[in-house]
Amino acid sequence: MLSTVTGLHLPPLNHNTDSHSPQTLTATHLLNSFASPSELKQLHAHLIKTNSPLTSLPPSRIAFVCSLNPSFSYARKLFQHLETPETEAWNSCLKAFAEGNDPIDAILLFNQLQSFCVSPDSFTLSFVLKACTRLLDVSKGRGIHGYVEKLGFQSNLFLMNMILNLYTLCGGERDARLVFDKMPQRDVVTWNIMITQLVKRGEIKGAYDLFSQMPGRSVRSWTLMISGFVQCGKPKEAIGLFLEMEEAGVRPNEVTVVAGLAACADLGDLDLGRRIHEYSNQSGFSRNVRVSNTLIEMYVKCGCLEDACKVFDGMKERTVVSWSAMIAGLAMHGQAEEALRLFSEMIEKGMDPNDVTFVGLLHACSHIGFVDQGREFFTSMTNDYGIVPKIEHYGCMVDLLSRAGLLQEAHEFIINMPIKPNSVVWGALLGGCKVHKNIELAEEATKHLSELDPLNDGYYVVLSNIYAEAQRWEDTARVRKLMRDRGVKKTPGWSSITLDGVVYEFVAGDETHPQAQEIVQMWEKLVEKMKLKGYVPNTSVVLLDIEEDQKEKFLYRHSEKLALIFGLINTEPGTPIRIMKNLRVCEDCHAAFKLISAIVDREIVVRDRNRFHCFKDGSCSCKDYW
DNA sequence: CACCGTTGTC
Repeated sequence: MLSTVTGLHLPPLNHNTDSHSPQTLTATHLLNSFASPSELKQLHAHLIKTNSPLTSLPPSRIAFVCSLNPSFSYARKLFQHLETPETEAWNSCLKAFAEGNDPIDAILLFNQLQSFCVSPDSFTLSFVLKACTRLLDVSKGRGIHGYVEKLGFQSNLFLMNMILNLYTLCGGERDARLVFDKMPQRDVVTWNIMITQLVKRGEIKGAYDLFSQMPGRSVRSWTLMISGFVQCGKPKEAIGLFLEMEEAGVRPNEVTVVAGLAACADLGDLDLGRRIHEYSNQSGFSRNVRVSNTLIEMYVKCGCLEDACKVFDGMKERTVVSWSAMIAGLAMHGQAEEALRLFSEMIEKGMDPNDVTFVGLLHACSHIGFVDQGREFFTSMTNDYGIVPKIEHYGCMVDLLSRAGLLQEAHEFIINMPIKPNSVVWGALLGGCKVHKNIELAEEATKHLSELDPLNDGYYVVLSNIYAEAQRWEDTARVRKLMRDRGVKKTPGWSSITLDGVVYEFVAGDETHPQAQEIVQMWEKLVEKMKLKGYVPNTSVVLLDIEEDQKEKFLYRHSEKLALIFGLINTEPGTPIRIMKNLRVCEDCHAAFKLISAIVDREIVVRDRNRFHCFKDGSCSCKDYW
């Protein structure tokens, strides 16, 4: 191939040859084939004779042919016949290369220009810098940087911003800082580049400091900061900023909307999510695939599976992300069959699944106990789709096996993993040990967890609860002491419910609430009816070594129960209730909610830290497998 | 003729 000789690759020719005059056709044919020096001479003559049809040809094509010619100066002669100045003609070639599939060509062409003393202007340099950035070639970039300064362009904001951006992407932090500090002027783009860098490094505080002190903010600045907060797990701050941006009269664009919706999804803020949806419809953003994908995610995580389906069904164009999001959403809501059906439909439509699609599918299987089906997906994903399982897939498999009670198999699966198991993997085994009461394997899992994730309180809590359930109080105490010694604190459980846009949070045993009295009275009335329907308080979940009647009192003050009763008191009969909990829902509350849903004839949707439980007519969407 | 921002899992 020619390209191997010259290092230049042929960019696609977007020219409709059919619609051209015979003369131009000749030229195009010539350009399409290998052009020897003599052919180029013919072309040259042709161009002169017909008076510049060259302008109608893509300059990158010309540059390509010219670069094949050992006498490069010939290209210059060609360009001298164009009406546009020579540098400008080269710039359009460089631009085409820099934005094409092989940005390296822009650099190679630029090198040739230099040796032939074609004088570069600021645009020339911008295209070369663009190529360096796309190639992440910081050493070439440094050379261009020097050149930019030599030519006296150091106060050209476009160029300096591009150099700064290149350094933030692949240079040292120091290089970027040096350029930033030395810049004679800065504009909003300069600041945005610096903020982007800090966000990527996870230095959200530093990013926000810059955001606060920058002179003028564009929509992009706001968007950057909002998505920065989302990325580092601070959806409250993201939403706060989103509202502040609206106050400031800045109109969100598609990207802002995506970031805002992601925050709503994480926080379960359905009200704002719906408002952003409405705004997206009005602004025509809903046609954007990414916006729709994030809308699906938002509705799924806010417990509105039907709304998510509506968005999905209404999409004109879907990507693998759309399908994966919907499959994962169905999985999260315990609709495994529907998730598998959607997968088949996806395959029928010729859409290729990716690794994330399979995480969703395995998730669906583990949440309903489709062990064999899950195993099949796990092998099929590699055999049929060539996807190498990642740690997430192993995590799902261990979860699938452990939940189903196949603890030995799960353990062997971990031991035989080709990659190092992480804390999620061992944590899944530990979770299964809790459900199926296997102390020995729980201890084995804990051994690994205290090395892999020693500061995560969840694992200590599960182990100590396993001991407590087995009445091994000394071991329980030992684990609690270990936690104290290591300075690990148990995350307090809370549940929240949103009414008229106000979030009400409850913690277990909360009696300071203004409606505490009413809540207790309502609960007592309910519990009587529940007991008639066979409710027996499951005091075994109260893992304290105390008297039975005391245990009942603790049980009745669980945060999710308080939130539910508060919701029942303060909403119209028949309206669905949505509750969020930061930890997993407790077993007794689960049993209670099923009965309550029938007694008060309400749909109760609970978002747990893992999944959704939708209680209706006395049963739960999880079919009690969780 | 140019620079900066976005989605899906555990």
